[in-house]
Amino acid sequence: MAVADFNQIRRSEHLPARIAAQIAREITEGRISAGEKLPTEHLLSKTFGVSRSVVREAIAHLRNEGLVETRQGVGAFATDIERRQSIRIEQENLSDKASFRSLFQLRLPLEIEAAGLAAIHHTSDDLLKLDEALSQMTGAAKWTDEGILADLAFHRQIAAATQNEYFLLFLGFVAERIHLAINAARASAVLEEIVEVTIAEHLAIRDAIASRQPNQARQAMHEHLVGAASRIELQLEIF
Amino acid sequence: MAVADFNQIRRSEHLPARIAAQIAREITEGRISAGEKLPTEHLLSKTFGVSRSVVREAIAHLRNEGLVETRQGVGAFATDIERRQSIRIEQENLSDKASFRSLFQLRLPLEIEAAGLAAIHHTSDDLLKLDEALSQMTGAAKWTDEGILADLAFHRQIAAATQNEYFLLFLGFVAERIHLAINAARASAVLEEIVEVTIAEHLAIRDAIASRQPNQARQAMHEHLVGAASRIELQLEIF
DNA sequence: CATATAAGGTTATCAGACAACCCTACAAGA
DNA sequence: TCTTGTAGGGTTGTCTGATAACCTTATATG
Repeated sequence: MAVADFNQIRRSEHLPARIAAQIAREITEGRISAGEKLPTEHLLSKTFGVSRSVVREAIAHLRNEGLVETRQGVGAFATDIERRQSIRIEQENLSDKASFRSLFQLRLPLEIEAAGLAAIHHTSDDLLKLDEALSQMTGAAKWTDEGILADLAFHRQIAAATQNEYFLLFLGFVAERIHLAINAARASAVLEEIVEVTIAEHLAIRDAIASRQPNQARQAMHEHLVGAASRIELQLEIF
Repeated sequence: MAVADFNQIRRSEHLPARIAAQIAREITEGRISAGEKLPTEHLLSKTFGVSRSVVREAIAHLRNEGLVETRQGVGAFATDIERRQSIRIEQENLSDKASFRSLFQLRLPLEIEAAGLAAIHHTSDDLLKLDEALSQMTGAAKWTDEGILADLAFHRQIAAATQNEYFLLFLGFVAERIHLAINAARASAVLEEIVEVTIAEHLAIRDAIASRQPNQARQAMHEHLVGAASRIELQLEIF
């Protein structure tokens, strides 16, 4: 018998995570329904054959995820579906090109819609900050870190100008992700020309928003993103 | 001395959460920078004046949030910003009408884009499941729970048909949220007419997707969502 | 020079205890 | 009867101390 069973070997990292996953399955697959009480920590530790510490850590995990609630002296309860609090977007393999492209494709309609909404709802303060970011972009002669940060700030400010918290939250996350990836990819091809084009596109967006013309803002944002995608050789589906 | 100091009393719920918040602040405000090693659990427990269990639970919390990574036998390290894994959408006050409206406004461009992408990328299997959901909607004579679930499944399947994991993930969350809220609101006005209109709209979307006409699918989805919004008396900005 | 081996530090897990808290039931007094 | 006090048992929260698993570094060992 030459070859050992390698699968069996791994101590299967992080015991609490496995326990948590198991309990989570019990809940999401309905064997423990909403509002129902989980077994006590003592019992769980006995049935899983681990110590109470591990069970506690697992339950703490589930509590963070919003799947259970605990009340001292009472017990742990599966949360009602209506009260689940969070969504997670794991980001592990964005280096993977297909996944990156998927995220960019998701960003497209969001940014466009945000530009339109920003044109409607922006305040004078929003516009001020928008211009600030723009001037920092033009100020950074070359495409330094500062320029990229300003670019990011510009898009973030548009999201803020929608006065819609969800746009800000989600676009903030997506945009940062994408910018970081672009940043790495672009380091090789730092061309003055690209910078000028990018700035011009941003300016067009800014003007459309400032003059409160939503459709024009959407159009400008659309062109900008399509241009940005092509600049990093990304093939998107465009409508 | 008649009045006691009530503020002092509260044992200030969940010790680990407070510790976690404190450490998180150390990281996000840069006093512990990316990649740097945190103090050992033993040291932390001594400096905070709590037991190691509490510190461990706090660190576990941070690990779940993606702020730190731990390596057995080595220590805990603050994560590089680029590798933060998750975004959270807290959902507490969606009963609040403005907030609900904001979420619906975010959903609009996503669903429309998803319909377009689904028209391009859907597989025969996707179409099958789409039809299945549709038949369940028409089957449910009145607007029962079953009908609502089928409605939800229909939209979910469109998101899946984009072959874009992010659309599925995000639309799944948003749509479920919104459906639940609508469900509650609509209970009073269960009209046959509404059901028929809704089904007709869904059918239009389905046909456009099936015939692989993205723009038509987008148009149909657009009309459906506008209709749905008006049916629950929601004022959206439409372009 | 390459490989073992040992030592020390750190996290992971365990075990058992006590504290804080909740719920229920029952007793005592009005 | 109603309210209030009290006791008891059960559960989570926290503490303490110990052991196992693991990593890093230094020190032999051939």
